[in-house]
Amino acid sequence: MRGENLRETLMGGQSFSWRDEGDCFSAVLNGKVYRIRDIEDARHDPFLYGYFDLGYDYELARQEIAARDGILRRAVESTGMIRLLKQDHWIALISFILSQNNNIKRITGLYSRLSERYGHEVEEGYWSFPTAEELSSATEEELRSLGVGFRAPFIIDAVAKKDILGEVEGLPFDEAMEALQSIKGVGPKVASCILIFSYQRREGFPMDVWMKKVMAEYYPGKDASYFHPYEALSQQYLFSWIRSLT
DNA sequence: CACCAGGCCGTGC
DNA sequence: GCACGGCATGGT
Repeated sequence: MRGENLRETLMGGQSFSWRDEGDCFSAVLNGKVYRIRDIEDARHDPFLYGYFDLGYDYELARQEIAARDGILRRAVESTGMIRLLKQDHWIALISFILSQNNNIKRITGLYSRLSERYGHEVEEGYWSFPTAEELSSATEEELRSLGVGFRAPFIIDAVAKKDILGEVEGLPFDEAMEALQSIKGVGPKVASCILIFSYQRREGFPMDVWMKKVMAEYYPGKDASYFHPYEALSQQYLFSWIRSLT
């Protein structure tokens, strides 16, 4: 079994906030720049402790997922230990709106451009992601000029409906999914990513183009409930694994 | 030139 | 309810 895979957790499609600096990963979060080389760097910082969900036993979850079947065992052993991040709701909402019909590299680029255009510089060369208030000054034309394309009106609608994010907190999973999907550009896949990667709803099971291939080939006739109670984490391992094959 | 990327919307049936 | 085309952009 391989150990902690910080790269996969930070750069594998959960978050688009992190940069690979070579000797560390960096991100502007919580109004400041964080730089970490190792998961142990996060353990003594209260914000990062929550962000990396360090109170949850990911090693146990990993072992139980691996024990479910041979495919999951292969997936788990191929990628090392992955965590589910607890990100800011607003950042997750816009990030996964940007993600639709897009690839991770380009999503990261759009995230950076939005930050430089509408966020603020907290350290030379490091911009915060814009708040809903900061993004409210954006026009559809401006957003398109940054390259977001057809997602521009979705971002505008998200700004207008940002209060939904607070209401989602107390809702059961299905109702939370529905509430999020009342925002334009948010469908089942985007909504489940937001719930997993910022609300710690581990029953989410995002079905993107990669996971549809995995399910059709290795789990025909099955659905998310097969992976209970590790739907989200199993999905993350399978997603990482299938992408690493091609 | 085609086809794809952590999909969703609008339309038609 | 489900199937299908369209959609901005950049990479292969």
